[in-house]
Amino acid sequence: MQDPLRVVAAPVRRQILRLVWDRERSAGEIAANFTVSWPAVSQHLRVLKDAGLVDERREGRSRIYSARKEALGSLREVLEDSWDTALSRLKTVAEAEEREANGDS
Amino acid sequence: MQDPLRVVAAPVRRQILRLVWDRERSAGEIAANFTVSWPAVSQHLRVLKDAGLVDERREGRSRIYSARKEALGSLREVLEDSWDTALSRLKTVAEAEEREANGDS
DNA sequence: CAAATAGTTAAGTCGACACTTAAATGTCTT
DNA sequence: AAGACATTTAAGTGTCGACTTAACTATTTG
Repeated sequence: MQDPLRVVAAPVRRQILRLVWDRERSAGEIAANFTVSWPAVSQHLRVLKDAGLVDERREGRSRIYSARKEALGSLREVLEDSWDTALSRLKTVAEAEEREANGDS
Repeated sequence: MQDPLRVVAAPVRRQILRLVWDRERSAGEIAANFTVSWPAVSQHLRVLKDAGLVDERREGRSRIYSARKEALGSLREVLEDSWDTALSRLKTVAEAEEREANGDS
């Protein structure tokens, strides 16, 4: 499991990323959000870490995870690079800027 | 198989989408690009069609496929909506622009 | 050091999915 | 209508990944 797109394809892992997006959380805190067992969550965390999508930090007997936002950002690029030509990518960025400039939600 | 992110996670399917991105192509024309068998490609095409990522059109005895770019565009949103808040999305875009302005590779 | 806490690693099971070959479907040509 | 052509559907197999329970490691506390 290396391909970031495949890593992120698993719903449980997407949910984990959502959980650690805003603030870092311990493994236990993360696992508490799932019905699957702790080891299952631990395994997903490892996959995410190996893919460089989360950071792990040890604090006492806890391990604290946080999202590597840059990596997730580059994932967006992977998607776009797959299909989007340079031209249409530019177009997309321009549209995004326009929307934001207009204060569109 | 319904989740668009999972559909797109398969490398063969990503390659198919690349092939039909610029111009529509027949199933045979698509299959010619792969070492896997025709039926395998046909099955991938069905998954892509069911997920709404490609359009199918029949012309004589051929079936012609094309990318549904809007659907792929919304896929990008799926990614962003999963994690990015409106605020951090702005931030990420700003950083990307900055990098580009600096000519960083 | 012993016990408790936090989490991971190990070992094994099960189902999904990508693939294969073979048979079927639909369309065009003669 | 018969045959060729383009592609799909059917049926079956092997592999991989997500899950489970059990055992292990590391850190803190009494």
